[in-house]
This record gives sequence, C-alpha cells and structure tokens, in this order.
Amino acid sequence: MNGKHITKLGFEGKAVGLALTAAKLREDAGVSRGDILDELQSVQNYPEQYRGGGVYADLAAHLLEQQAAQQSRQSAKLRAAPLPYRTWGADLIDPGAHAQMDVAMQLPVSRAGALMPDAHVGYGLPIGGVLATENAVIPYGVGVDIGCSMMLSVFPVGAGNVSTDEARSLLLKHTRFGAGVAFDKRDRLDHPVLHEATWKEQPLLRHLFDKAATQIGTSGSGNHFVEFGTFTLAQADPQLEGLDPGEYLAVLSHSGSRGFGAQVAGHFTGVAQKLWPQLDREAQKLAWLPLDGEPGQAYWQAMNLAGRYALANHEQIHARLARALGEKPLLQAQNSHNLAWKQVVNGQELIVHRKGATPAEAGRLGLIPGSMADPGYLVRGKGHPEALASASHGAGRQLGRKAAERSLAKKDVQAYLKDRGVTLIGGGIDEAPQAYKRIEDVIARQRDLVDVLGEFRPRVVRMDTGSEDV
DNA sequence: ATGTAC
Repeated sequence: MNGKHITKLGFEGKAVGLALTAAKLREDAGVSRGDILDELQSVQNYPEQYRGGGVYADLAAHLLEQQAAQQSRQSAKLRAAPLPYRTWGADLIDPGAHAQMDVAMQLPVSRAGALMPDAHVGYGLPIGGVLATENAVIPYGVGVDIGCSMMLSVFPVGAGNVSTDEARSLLLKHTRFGAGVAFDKRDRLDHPVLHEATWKEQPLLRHLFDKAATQIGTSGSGNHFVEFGTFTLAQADPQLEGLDPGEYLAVLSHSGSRGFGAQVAGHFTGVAQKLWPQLDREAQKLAWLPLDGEPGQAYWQAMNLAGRYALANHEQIHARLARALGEKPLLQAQNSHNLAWKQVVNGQELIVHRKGATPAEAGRLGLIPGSMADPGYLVRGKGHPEALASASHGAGRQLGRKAAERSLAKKDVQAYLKDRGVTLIGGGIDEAPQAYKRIEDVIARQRDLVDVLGEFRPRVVRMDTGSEDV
C-alpha cells in the first residue's frame, strides 16, 4: 500500500497521509489490500459514519472539515456584479458610500437594497444604506450602535414657557453624556426592559446586564443629543390625535444602546467574520450570520433586546425631563434607525437592515433630525417599495470628523449657533452644523418616501464634549 | 458608536 493507491481514490492534501496511516494499521491487523481500499472508498463517501471512532476517525474528521471549507468558499463567493438598487439624492452622496453599497449588493445573501440621501461612508454597510438579505443577518449591516433611535415629546405649553437658563439647568441635571457614563445608584430609574428573561438566555447577555442597568437613561457621545426646542404643527392631522396647529415646547433626543449594544455588535461581527474566512477582503465587514443557525439566532435575540433597551433609554430621558417640567406630553413619537427587521419584499420574507435609515412604511411616524442648530422633522412614511419602505435618518455628514476638525473653527460654529438662537452645552467641532448636509436638501430628495407633518427647531442642545470644545 | 480592543 502506498500513496499512489490513495491518490487514485481521490484523496487530496493532508487526507492522503491520514488515509495511509489508517491503511497501514489495517494491513498490520491482517486485512487485505482490496478490502482496505473498499473501506477507504467508503470513508470518503460517508465520512460522517466514521467520525465517531476507530482507525478512520481522524481521516473522516479531516474530510468533513475539507467539505465544510469547500462549501464556505462556494457560499462566500461575491456576485460578479452588484444587484441593481435605487439611490435617493445621488447628487448629495460621495462615491465612497456608493462603492460600499455596491459591495453589499454583491453579497450572495443580498436580494434588494436602497441608498438614502443622507448616505455616507461607514463600517461595512454605508450609513444611510438599506439592505435586504435572505436568511442572513449582518451585524455591521445594523451598525455598532444597535437600536440607535430618536424620540420626540411635545408638551401642552408654549415654547416660551421654559427659559433658556431653565432648559439649560434641566438638561445639566437630568441627562448624562459621555462614553462610559452611568447614573449614580441613587439616581437610577427602573424599566421593564431590565426585567426581561432574555438577559438570562445567553452568557453574553448575562455578562452585559450590569453595564446595561447602570447606563440606562444616559446619552453617550458622538452625534447623540438631548434638546429643548419648538415644535411647530402647521396643519392638523388625524393621526396626531387632535393636536391643534401651533407652536409647542418639545424635547427631542438621539441615543442608542450604549456600551451594551456596542459589545453585542463587536462580539457577533467577530463570530460572523470567523464564519466566512474566504470572504473577499472588501466585504469582510459585511460578514453575515445565517438566521437558521445558532449564532444567527443568538444575534437576532441580542439585537432586538438592544433595540428595546435603546428605546427604554429615551423613555427614561423623556420621563425625567417631563417630571421636572411637571408636564405630561401631548404627543410622543419614536423610531429606531439602526436595526434589522423581518419584512416582506416582493412577496418574500427577507431581513431588511436599516443602518442609519428611518423605517417609513405607509402611515408610520418617524423623526428625521438635522444638525445641532437646524430643524428636525416629524414625518410619515409612504411605504415606497423600491426604498424598502425607508427614508434618511438625518441630514448625514458631508465632512468626516477629522475633516471637520481641520477645516472648521470654533468661531464658525459659534456664529452659526448665534444666528439661529441656539444655546449649546458640550458639543465639538466634529459635530459642527457645517459638517452636515443641508437638512432641507436631504428632505427635498425624499418627498416620495415621507410626508413632513411637523418641524422641530432646537433652542437648547446638550451633547457630549467633543475632542475640541465649541 | 464605545472607554482604551479576543
């Protein structure tokens, strides 16, 4: 018995040596060469039957690994060309974001997609990207800040009822900003999301529970904010339950799932990237988890928990401010804009990822903020099928953080704020209004995706202190 | 986005 006999049977690479070793053991046991070759053929055809033990166990295990690697190579192969997708506001979108969307549309699991007018470059899927996949969820198709969302409360008093100084001290007292921040134990509020059994269903969630419990109700950093402003309703709408046209005091917040969501995202994109070692480099950050597999199910559960947790953060922020004001909101609206949903697309249930995109099914309310000093809008979705029922999640950056720090000065930002009568607590040059696209342009490009119902003008804004104060 | 990295 030699290598030639083995390779003739079709064994390759390391399998040849393993087969030879096993064959020698069988020869020593007095088995004839013909019988051994029959056995080897059988191992090759049915490796799973030999995996359990015996002289062929190592060979069988290796063959199964080879098979899996081969399958992985096949199923990780990108399409030769991206599937077609529609772009809203292409004149506002940089080529880098388009290039990222093109790669996403080459994934074998992709079925449909769209690019929103606030789109700009992100990790994996661009911000403002909408991607529908079949039986697959992409952690970086949702984003690092799972469940990042908006919430608006409109109060039954005039905007002038709270002075700038008062709004300022309310924000300083009742909100917390910055990476890693939490509320002191005595200031913490409870929330039903912290009592969900889901936290006990995965070791990772058990591990992250304490962090989540201490950080609930906080706002983090980057583009997250809490602001007092004026909500203007120009025209009554039956969906707004008898809210009369007029100007109201309102609170608008942008917040996410804090350290908890970030760790969930980091963990599962790691799992996904290990699952597809053969995936092209350019698509590595788009690694997916099959939804019918164990890690895919675990991510789906953790992602949805992070989504509920992020909304709970907003609820606490608004509850604290409402209590301090002594007012009950007339109207509240909220929406997640970093999440994946099961959605029927062209008659098929797909996984629709919105990474910096507002759900805009027909009749659904949503919130699209501008910059720290520009208006945000209460909108109603029109359910545009080619946009996969989505809209932009904001104005979108036109300057990256570093570019903003290089090209803008404090006084530019201060003048912009003064012009619009906006008071800012914290904030950084990297969040300068001039670093964002004009929200009016972005809204104008998506008139077929949403109707604008109301306008929110910021007056007193709190953000985290940036790398360089304004 | 997050506190400073499986």
